[in-house]
Amino acid sequence: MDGTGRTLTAAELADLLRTAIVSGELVPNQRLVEGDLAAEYGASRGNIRVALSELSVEGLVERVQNRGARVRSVSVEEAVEITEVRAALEALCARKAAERATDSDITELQDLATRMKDAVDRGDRESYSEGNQAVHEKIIAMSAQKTAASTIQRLRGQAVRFQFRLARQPGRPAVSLPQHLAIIDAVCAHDADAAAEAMRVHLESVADAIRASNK
Amino acid sequence: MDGTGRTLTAAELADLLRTAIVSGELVPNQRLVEGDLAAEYGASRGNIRVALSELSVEGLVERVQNRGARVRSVSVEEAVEITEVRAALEALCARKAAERATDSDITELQDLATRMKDAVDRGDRESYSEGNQAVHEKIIAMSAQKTAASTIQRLRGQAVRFQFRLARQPGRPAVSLPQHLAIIDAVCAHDADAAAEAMRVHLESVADAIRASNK
DNA sequence: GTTGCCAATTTTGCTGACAATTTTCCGGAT
DNA sequence: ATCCGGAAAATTGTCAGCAAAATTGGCAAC
Repeated sequence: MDGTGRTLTAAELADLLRTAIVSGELVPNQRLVEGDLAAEYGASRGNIRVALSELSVEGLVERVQNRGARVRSVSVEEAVEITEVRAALEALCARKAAERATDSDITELQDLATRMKDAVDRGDRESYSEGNQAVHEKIIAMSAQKTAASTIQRLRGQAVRFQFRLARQPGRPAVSLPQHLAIIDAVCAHDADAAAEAMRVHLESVADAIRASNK
Repeated sequence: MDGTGRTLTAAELADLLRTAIVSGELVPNQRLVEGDLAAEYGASRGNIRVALSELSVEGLVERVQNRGARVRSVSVEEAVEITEVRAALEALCARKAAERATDSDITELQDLATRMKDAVDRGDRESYSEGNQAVHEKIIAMSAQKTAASTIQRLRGQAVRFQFRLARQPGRPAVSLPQHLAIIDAVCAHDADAAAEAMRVHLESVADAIRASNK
């Protein structure tokens, strides 16, 4: 099944399942029967079990005593909460990024800014979405905050479905592009307070959009 | 061993081990040999294994392939990062708490304020420390943000050792009491911005103290 | 005294089988 | 037709044992 010939370890299974859930291959509320997964991935049930335990701690899977596991279904209210937490954390990262930005960081961010502008002009939603994500990742990387970075990543995994839905909304780029440009400007100007506030405003607007679109 | 006669489940073992680590019973870098733990708790090695996996995702335990698990040792730099993340998250909670505070919440917080003032006057460090923690918990509860709450709790578990060390520093209450009173005032006045900022300032000062005390 | 190597021991990673629990399904009574 | 009880099936929870990897200790060579 996996082409390597050898059986999969618990860690590898956790990665595979995480990817399957985040990518939407496994849909919310879908039951995750240990025996079935073991057969599908050609792994032992024991390893499937520990993988599910780990994903449950990560918040991607919900387990009930003696009743098995299922893909956790995140409600709109929870998605809003998650985005608000992300707003607080990424604002922190933006602040640190503004403080620590090197010249090469700045040129890279500005390059991203022009590429995003072009993508919106061309109506290339795919490119814009990639740039969008790249900006967030770059700023998180610049902040060099490992704790914040891993927490944000975990939360993003939980709410990815809503992010995705939002990105496909017409007119959304027109709202978020100037926000992203403001973030980039503040970070490049080493203005920590403005960077944090711009990031917070941006993600709060995402939270509002989630509230509105699924109410 | 546990008095119930029955063997312990994986979930119970995770709780026991978590408590043992957070309470300091198991010290940082201490090796966690699966067989030994199984014997000590009267559990099977398989369940110990699952518990260690979960605690590893929580960040309390460090696992290396084929080399076992040990209690994660949090460096000063990490403790500072963790506290900065807490600052961002608890500031969010303080903001929400200020928006949602009911009359009974307010009287409860003001009661805590007077008790903390009394404790400092009497030099009763124990009472002050309890009140301190109660304020943070109350505000988190008032915010009704489940995502933020669980994230904060997980982070606190990782950095509890440093919090503890700090609380025992002479003169620390004199610094933190006015900060706590400012937080309580802002929340009770329904001033969301001020509450968030007061909380952020408070925990940033904790971060500074950690930086200074262990540099 | 130090270094390098090899066997013995320890410890982890994994699997299959067994026990306990929950769910499903079916026959009968109302 | 509906509801109830109980056996059968499905599924989860647990355990003990085996294989693989790492660590340890001893022994010889330099």
